[in-house]
Amino acid sequence: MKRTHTCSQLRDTHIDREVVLMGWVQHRRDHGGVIFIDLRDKDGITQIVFNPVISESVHGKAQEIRSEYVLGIRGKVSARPGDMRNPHMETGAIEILAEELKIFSRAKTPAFLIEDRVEASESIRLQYRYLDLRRPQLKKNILDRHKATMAIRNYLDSKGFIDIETPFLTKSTPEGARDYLVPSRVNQGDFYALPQSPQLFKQLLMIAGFDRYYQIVRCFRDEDLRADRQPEFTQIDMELSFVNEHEIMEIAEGLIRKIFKQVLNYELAPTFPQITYDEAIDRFGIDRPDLRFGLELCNVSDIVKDAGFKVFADVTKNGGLVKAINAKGCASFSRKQIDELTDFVSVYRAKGLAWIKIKEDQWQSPIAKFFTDDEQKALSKRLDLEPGDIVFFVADQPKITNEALGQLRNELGRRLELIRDDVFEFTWVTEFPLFDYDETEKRYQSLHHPFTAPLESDIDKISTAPLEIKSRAYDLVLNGIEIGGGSIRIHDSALQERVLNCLGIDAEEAQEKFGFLLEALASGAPPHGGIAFGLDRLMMILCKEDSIRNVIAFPKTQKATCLLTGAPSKAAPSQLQELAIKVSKIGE
RNA sequence: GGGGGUGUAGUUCAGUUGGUUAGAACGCUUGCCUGUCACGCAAGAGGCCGCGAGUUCGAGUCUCGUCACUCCCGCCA
Repeated sequence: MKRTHTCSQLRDTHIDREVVLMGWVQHRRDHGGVIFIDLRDKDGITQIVFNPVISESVHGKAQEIRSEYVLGIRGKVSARPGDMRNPHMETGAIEILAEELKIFSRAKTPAFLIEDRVEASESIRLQYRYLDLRRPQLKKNILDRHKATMAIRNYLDSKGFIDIETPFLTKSTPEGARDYLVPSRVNQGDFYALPQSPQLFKQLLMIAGFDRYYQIVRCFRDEDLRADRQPEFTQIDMELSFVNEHEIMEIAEGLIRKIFKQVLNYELAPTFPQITYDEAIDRFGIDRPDLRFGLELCNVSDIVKDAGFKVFADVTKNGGLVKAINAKGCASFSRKQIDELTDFVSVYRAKGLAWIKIKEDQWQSPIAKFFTDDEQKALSKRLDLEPGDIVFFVADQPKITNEALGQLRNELGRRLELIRDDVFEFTWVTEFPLFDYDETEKRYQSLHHPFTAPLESDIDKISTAPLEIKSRAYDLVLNGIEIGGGSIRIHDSALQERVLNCLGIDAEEAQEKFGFLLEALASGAPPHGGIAFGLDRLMMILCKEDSIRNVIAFPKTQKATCLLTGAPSKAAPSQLQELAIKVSKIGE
């Protein structure tokens, strides 16, 4: 018995053809005389008919068939009688009259029905992932992911990129995320780290002269999980020599456009907009703005700095920021809704959420009385206040004000149903700061990573005003989610040493941790830069999923365990002994 | 590390003020049925109410602890 077709191929043009189909039993409908089976494979479903008139013995054998049995069917394609056609099925015009039945495999009753409309709990789905993957939605996501990776490989190959593998067993580097460590048996007491990204290797490949590199590569970060974060995830990683940021962005846009075309048959705009980091923070409070809706933030610090409302005045005088969002037409928000929004911003450490409802003849608000007529007029003008509006204020340190209001903006967008999931709004965010300052550790930190080049005009600020340096980094944001980011790198070992020095890494430590990079940079390094996209996040948006787990075949739980295999698990004593590792519980 | 949500039949859920015999739907089993396609009809099986303490005459229900899954903050590009 050799398969001749898949379960999605047969049409009324195949009538009278003898075919062999193989697949899983989706449904069995036993009418006593005649038995129908929906046979399912990766591509579709075809109805099989067992009729004792065709074969008494095959019909008899078909009575023992149950859901998810794996069958091979030989039979003749037959037109369904006129009103028995099923317009909801691709193959609904025909059916197979079974002449031979082979039961390859019996199946236990599955833990949940293999259908999209039955939503089993996530832990059951993860435990029986191989069943879950049979369901149409998840199956489609995985197939779409394949379409995307094919598009990526074809596109990058056509642009002259070379796919080069880089090591998984590599060296731990400071900065960035916590590493996953792998013990070395041959070098007892030493550990490899799994890569957080192939960052240094791809730079070394540029120095080696492979001027266009790419890899669809797994990366590992031992940090806490989220709906859009897994401990191992996949990057579309690229690096190019002899290019500037504009050329990289152009190629990246072409790549994204190709993916959308191949997976969704969707034409994206020929170019994506760009805004600077400063503008993104100013207008949206966040460095990954969702451009699908308005509700922009508005700085009112200058208007309220002398207001009778002490909170606003004090914050402004102490270097803080007072910003507002005008939620047009939402003056009907109830006390309860406002309380919920206040709780919402408190998560982002905002101490409060001030509000003013604009009525026809007056402002309704606990704080309205603190503003003079001039201040009211100025606010009205700045915020375009009209009767029926409600305006929300956050006053705090700039970081908190921006983040709390930026998140409030997203929340209002969701609540007011301003966000469509069939719209794709991209934006590049450029000119990130090179460093920020870690208050607890009292030192500068790279915002991107330590190999990011500063804007040439800012280089001299390294010794005078590091926080004012802008970098040649760029993120690509889609619908408020960062889907990729990259930068032009430092290709000068002296400048690299200055940057490391600024991060508090002295020459000796730099030599120990990044000596090989500095040495390479001093050995003929071309100007180079690159970008990496989060394939999982990109697929999450393409597939309209809320969780990254739904675009990964075998994802991990929030505690980074695999419910299917039971990983991680205890190592055998003999394994630990070989590695010279002794396990003890903290506190013992 | 912190905050929120969930946990009852194979699955998804309901379960009132703490009250005696814990329900529904789907699935499953058996029987009937020759045109269904989420087939239909009839009968039936199926429960450590996550786990452990406690309060109480009595706990699915209240209290404390604990575990798992999940969302978020911190953390992480």
